[in-house]
Amino acid sequence: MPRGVPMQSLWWHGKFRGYGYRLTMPRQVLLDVLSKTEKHLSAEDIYFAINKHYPNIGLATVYRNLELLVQMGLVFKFDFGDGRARYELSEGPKGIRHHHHHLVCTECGRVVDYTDYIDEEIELLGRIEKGLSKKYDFVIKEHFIQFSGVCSKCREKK
Amino acid sequence: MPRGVPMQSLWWHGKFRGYGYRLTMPRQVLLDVLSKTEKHLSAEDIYFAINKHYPNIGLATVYRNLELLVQMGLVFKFDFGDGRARYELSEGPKGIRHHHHHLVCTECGRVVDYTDYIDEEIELLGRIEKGLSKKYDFVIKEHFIQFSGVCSKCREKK
DNA sequence: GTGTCTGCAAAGTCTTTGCACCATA
DNA sequence: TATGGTGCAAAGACTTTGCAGACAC
Repeated sequence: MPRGVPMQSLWWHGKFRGYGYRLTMPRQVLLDVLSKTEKHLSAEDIYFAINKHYPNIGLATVYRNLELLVQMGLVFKFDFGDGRARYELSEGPKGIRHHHHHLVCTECGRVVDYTDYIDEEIELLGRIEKGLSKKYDFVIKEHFIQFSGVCSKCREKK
Repeated sequence: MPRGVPMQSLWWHGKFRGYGYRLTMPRQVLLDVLSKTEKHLSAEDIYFAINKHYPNIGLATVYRNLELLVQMGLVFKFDFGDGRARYELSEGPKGIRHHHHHLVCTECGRVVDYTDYIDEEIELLGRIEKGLSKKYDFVIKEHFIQFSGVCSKCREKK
């Protein structure tokens, strides 16, 4: 990330400018961390990842910018039921992310990203969205679908 | 709730005994509060409702028992994105609850319980559940589906 | 009677906020 | 150079925990 101007930065830069925000170093680093993982990181996870190379970037800055990115629609925020929020990049320069939903183990917290029924889900969700939008006069911005249960490893333990 | 032994109590009592738990006064009162509302109460809401008539029942007891009820499957716990958990009765003596999902306004926090597409949703969710369950070797216990956006009143304000 | 449950208070966690200084555009 | 952004520390909000006493079965 540090040296030169990475390709992606230009794209991000444009996004930020469009919102009237600035693309600062902490923001670049944060996006870089999110871009390079498939995991569902908490604010603290991200802070630690950043802290290795940029020890002066604080946790508060991470929280502030995650909030900003969520509002900009660049990042999704999830609740997997363990009391801390998890974050995931929603889109990138080249649509690098695949749309997926989550299956969470309530015992160990393991999260499976599945794409198995995505098309059917999206089709139904889209239809529902239209219907609800009209009936309840909402501008719907997001949907959320998730399954939870107990994974095989956790069942074995019992 | 207080006088005599309400009908429902017998049902709850059986449920608790089945799990090896006791049906104590705080638990009866808590269930009573949840039974008599259509709202999505936070732990504190419930505590205040209880506190009016039973000022000696503490907030910690409310939290402990909500957790217990969630584990027993009698209560659902939701996250509407405002930093506090909301609770809703999942089943009652006579199936008094209708299955529904939520549409949340991210500005004012208003929650609409909708049942409009429930049958389709349940059908698809059921199918997905079977598929995921098999593929990822999970015992799936719950699904979660929710929409969020901005309601008409909040849009007017802008 | 006995093992579970409660009340109170204290502690824990995650997240947000205040403010002086800094840096992007 | 003029805002918006950052760093640090402190505060805030919600939830959990410890422990002695109380209570359901």
